[in-house]
Amino acid sequence: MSVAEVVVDVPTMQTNRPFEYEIPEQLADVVVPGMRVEVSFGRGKRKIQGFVMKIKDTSNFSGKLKPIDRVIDLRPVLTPEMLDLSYWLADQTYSFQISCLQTMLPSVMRAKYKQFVEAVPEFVDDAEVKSLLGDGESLEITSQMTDETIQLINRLRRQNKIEINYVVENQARQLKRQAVTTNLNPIQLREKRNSLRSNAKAQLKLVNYLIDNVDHLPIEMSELENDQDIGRSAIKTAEKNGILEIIEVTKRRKPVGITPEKTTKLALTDEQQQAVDQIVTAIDQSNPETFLIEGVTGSGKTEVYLQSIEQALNQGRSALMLVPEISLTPQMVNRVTGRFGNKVAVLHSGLSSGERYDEWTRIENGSVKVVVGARSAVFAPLKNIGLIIIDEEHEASYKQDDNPRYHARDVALWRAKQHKCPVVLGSATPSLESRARAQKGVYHLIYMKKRVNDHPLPHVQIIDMRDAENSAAKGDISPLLQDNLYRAVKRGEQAIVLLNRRGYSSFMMCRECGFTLKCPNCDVSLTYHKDLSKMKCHYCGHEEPVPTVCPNCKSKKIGFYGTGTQNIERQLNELLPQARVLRMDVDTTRRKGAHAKIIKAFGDHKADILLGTQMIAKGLDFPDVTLVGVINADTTLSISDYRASERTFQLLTQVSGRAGRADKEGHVIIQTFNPDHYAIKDAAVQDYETFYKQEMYLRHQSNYTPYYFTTLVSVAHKDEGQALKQSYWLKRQLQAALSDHSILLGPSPTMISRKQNKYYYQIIVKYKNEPQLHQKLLDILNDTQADTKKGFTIAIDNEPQHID
DNA sequence: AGCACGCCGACT
DNA sequence: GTCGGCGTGCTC
Repeated sequence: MSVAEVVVDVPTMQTNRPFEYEIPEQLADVVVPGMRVEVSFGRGKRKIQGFVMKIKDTSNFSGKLKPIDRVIDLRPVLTPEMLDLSYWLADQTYSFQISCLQTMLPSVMRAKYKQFVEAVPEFVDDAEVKSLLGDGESLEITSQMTDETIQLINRLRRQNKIEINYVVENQARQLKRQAVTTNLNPIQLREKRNSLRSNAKAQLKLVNYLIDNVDHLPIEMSELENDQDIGRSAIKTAEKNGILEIIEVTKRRKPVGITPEKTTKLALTDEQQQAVDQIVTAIDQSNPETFLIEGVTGSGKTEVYLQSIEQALNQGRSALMLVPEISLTPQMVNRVTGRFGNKVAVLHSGLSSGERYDEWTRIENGSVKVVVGARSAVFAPLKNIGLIIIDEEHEASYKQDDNPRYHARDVALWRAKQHKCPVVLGSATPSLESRARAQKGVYHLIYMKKRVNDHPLPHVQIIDMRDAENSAAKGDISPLLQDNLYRAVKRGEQAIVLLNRRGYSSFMMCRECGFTLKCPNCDVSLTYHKDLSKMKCHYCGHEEPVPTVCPNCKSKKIGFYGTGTQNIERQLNELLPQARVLRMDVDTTRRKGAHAKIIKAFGDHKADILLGTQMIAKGLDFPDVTLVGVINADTTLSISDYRASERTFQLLTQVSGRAGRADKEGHVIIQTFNPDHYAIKDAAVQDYETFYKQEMYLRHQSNYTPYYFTTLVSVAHKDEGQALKQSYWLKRQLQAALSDHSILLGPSPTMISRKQNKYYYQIIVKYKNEPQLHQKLLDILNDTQADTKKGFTIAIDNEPQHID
């Protein structure tokens, strides 16, 4: 007898382990680890999806095993490597194994469950059953059903008059299209053409087209119909006459916005060559070493990546390159696809779930050797990886902020060990963690200090916004920035204006009584959305109309406060009416492809000023940009996160790198209320090392990363008292398990203490060496699993990226 | 999660 | 009595 260990799709603590199922005779040779299967689970007839983890000959289960009902895949969708990885990932992130397995796959491979009500044969004519089902044989249970209907279903079921059937749906489908092809060779086609009747014009056109495109068969029907204006009936006739055949083809859903032009290798500088040499040596020696490239903006890191990838490919191996989502611009993608052509798969958020599935299939079946993508691309099913690259290594988006809370860097390092390949981390502003590891020799540090072609660094000016002349100006744009913008536009050059994301929201405040309009569910201000003319909550989506009088004191002096991109856009339009301003923010880039469109328009010089938030700071390269203005450099400094300085430094260094890339000298103007802050001063001169030393000193003083590990434990409950009580219990539990070298902070309410009507409290654990902490946290999760039904949510975030 | 079982109070 | 509500424990 064959037995399969199956992890079932029930994300709870109690079911977070394999269940054994019997492999029926007829599936004996079919079921393999890594496959998805359908099994019944529980007392009822419930059917769910599960992943086969192991196959064995005997069972340790005392009861009777249920059989596997059906296989969902014909071939395994997860390799043994991925199955292994799921154990490690679940353990590291304190998540359910099923959640880990599912995040490794495209979302369409997640099962959809449906329930149908059907009458038990003896009760088909029962009045109530009839009233429920109407004329139909079965009725789908949906979430929109009224409470009365649900109650009726429950009662009828108790009376055994109806039963509920479960259906597991696999959403993953390849796109099928009808296409025509022919068995005839061109000579035979010409013969056919000659024997056509003279009035058969459509046939003639069709046969001619086939002759001309004989190398491009099969041709999709839709192409013939839409582009060539050859009707369906003509095609059918041709089929009848044995000229062609109609077949079904699987089509690759076309990813948008990719127009690769062939690009070639660039000549390397000495620094670049040395970097490539070191990486290539590691590839050749199958050495799972980690490199950290600390390279100033414009030092040509991408070229180093590309030439290293090429070497991996030459060795017959594949390569994985991770970039932050916002850097996945057409510019960057074209550079890679231009070099490696159709061997590349690009996974970005603009893909529809179907397109994503198609790309996944291409990787899985080995037709792709290079994968470029954001965080989740780290799970790309590549075989024989020769190199993994993580560009902009410091980016917080590499950490997923809901379960499983994994860091792509950690997953990459794990996979590199399996594949015996090097990992390259690259950044102009490495995270302190990585830079410190390089210091200790855990990573191999490579400096790239020179800009390609010796482009000079931009001239950076810091503007003190506390100065009278600046605060006297009515708006948010200082006279100096205004003047420079004016001159740049006049010279026919371009400028980028950056607005720091935090604090950009336009919220409503009454100037009479100080009242601010807040979300009734969450503790945050509502922000104004011009497009909808409504006030909206960024956390729960609650919206309400814009008030005209203050709800508190009835004064009419309620108005907008704060600086939004729309607001700055208005100010720019007033100050520089002749300049064309393009705005890029969450509102203007919501539509698919809108992001790329704006970048292209700016690149084509269809606008003079590009105004936006964080998203314009990264990886864009516009040769005509000579001026970068930062409206509010310090709003990230004021937030209560120990990474605030690091984030500010990174952002300012990145934007400053945008100016003066071509032969024109760049100019950067940074407006700030903290002109003496080291993060701002060091960023102005692009001096990472000085910043690193200063920041390390402060982290040391305050016992933070990288001197300490941090783990964040949070509790949420509808009732604030309950949440607080539970968090104190948690703290006592932790205290008992920790040595006195560790530091416990909290419980404290999160910055936004109420989200979606739940109160949040958090405890921060800072530690250097606590071998039992990991197990303790797992135990806590186990002990509190019963409480989740009482409305408690406990989340554990190992090495959190933000503490809010 | 979804289901059964068991216990409890409140009604045709 | 028995219907329906809710807490508890189990699912190969």
